[in-house]
Amino acid sequence: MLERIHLAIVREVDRQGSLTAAANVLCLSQSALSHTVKKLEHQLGIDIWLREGRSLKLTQAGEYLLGVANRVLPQLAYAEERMREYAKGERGTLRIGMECHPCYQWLLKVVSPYLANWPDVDVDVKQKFQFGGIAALFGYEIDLLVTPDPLYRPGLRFEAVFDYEQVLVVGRKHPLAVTSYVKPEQLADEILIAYPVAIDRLDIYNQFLMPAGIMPKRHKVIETTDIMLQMVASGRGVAALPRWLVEEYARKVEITPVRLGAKGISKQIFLGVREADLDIDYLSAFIGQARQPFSTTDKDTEQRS
Amino acid sequence: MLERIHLAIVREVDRQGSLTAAANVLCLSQSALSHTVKKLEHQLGIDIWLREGRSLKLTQAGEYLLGVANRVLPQLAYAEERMREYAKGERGTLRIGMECHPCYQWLLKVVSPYLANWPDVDVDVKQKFQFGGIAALFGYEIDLLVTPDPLYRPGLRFEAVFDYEQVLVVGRKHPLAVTSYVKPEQLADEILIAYPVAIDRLDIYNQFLMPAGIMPKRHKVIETTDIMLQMVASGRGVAALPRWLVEEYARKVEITPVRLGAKGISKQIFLGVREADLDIDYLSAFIGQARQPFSTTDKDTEQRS
DNA sequence: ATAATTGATTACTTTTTCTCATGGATTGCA
DNA sequence: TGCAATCCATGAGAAAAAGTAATCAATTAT
Repeated sequence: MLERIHLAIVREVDRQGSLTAAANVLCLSQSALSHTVKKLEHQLGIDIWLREGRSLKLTQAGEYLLGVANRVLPQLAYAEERMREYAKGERGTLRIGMECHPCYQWLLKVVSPYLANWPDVDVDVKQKFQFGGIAALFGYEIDLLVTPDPLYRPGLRFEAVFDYEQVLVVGRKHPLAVTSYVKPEQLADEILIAYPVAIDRLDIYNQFLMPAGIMPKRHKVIETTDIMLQMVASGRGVAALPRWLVEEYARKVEITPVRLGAKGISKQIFLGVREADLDIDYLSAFIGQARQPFSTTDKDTEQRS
Repeated sequence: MLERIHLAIVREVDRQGSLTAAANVLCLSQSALSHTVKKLEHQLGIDIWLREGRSLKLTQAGEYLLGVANRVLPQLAYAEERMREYAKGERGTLRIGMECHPCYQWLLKVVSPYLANWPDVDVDVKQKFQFGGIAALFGYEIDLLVTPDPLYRPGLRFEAVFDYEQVLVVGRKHPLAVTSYVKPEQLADEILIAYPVAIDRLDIYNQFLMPAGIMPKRHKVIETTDIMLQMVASGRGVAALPRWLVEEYARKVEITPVRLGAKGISKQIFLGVREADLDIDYLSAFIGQARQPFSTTDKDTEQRS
């Protein structure tokens, strides 16, 4: 039988590079590991490592086991963590995953009052998912998914918690800054600055430019909002961001929001959770808190649509 | 520590409804389960079941553990299944290394029927090796080497799987197109197009031009076969390729093969494997499949020598 | 009532796991 | 090149863990 210790050994030998070093980390003798490994290989009927000289190298089967270890061991570790919390009557860790950049800005505003109300709850924010946020939610990598794209699946529950308008940001001296709204054609000669994500996931493309068959003169990728907006302010290009975010930055940077199309692009942020988790009080409390327009000390922010 | 058996117990007690019944399914005595459960609850510091009369009811922590069990146990079971497949040689990744361009063309023909026969085997093709293909084979970077240059070493086994003739390719209107074979001197005024590899590894040089002390007017390097042959077709140069490959392309492109020298240059493709791997059946199956002239839907291809 | 079933407990046995000591092999360094 | 250090494998025995049998007390079904 494949036991936890076997996975731990595979992972640790890989991390440490040798059986001896792994043994120390695992608080076992080198001999114990050697015996255990031998026995496991015998039971499975296949080698996990190739013995090359005095070092070990994973076989294909070993590589696979390493993958299993890296997936399963964290689940067990988290389960134990959770059990400890149950035992102490404590609250747990709320692991929040995010799939969009504006989500992050929004989250920052929701998290701080939440942390004040739930001092015993830790919040972890993750942003990278190998197989997407939904998979991470199903795989118990995260407990809460913040996303603009809800995907209704059995076992999951999504709820819209925030409406906002996606607008074009231009420098204050930009010709478009004075127009009441912008048409797709008007972007044909612009440099469009965006976050590094697939183009078909950017609203300004799939809801605005693409339907009109227009492409900007150039597409430029920038990681951070601050730099992005400084580029916009200096007239190096335009970008698309949530209106509330733009208005907040507009105090510090020379930028102006402009509506995208006559009707504007309206967006929502959704929270996704596993149905089974809905009775975890600190989790449902987060959703409840997120549902209300966030209380803020920023007057500007209240102008959002 | 939370072990596999603990999760199995939680799941089985839930399924069977009682400790005693679960014990039977798990091939353990009721006493053993009772002990194990007691110990686990003590270690975790929290009850997993509420004892109500003579029956058990999951606590909140227990419910959570049950969820973990239902998620994690199947992963382990699947991993074991996979390991069994690895052990039986039914599954694996066949990492194929290649050292020549014609090898690649040939490989394409062998791989597709193989993949159909071995749906659980992945094929990886690598073409760059820091210390050469043989070293990659020894170093377990690859499992199979496709090469025109066998190198017999202890621990390795090479086998010729394919004979072909290396010919000159010229455009159909080229003066040489009508000759029955070409002499080295006749290439002295030609532009010779070749893949980007060291000149001394090109057969047309080391078996044909160099022995005669002749060099072409110019040596031109091109990456891809398609472009290379279009250049040849348009009269911009000549190239050296396997006859079967030329004949296949001759349907689409205006090119003709011409024998190199009166006797022609005959070549072989070899497969190299580690002797220790010969009993891996999906690997030996590949060699077996490669050994036979590839079955093809291309009639042209059967004309190869 | 009473017979049957369930989980808990104790004492004991068996199995598994771990360590120690040691050896052979490889590698790095003087 | 030769020596020291390091690595993994192995056998024997100690320590720990997990298992069983027998029995008890409590609950449930008839």
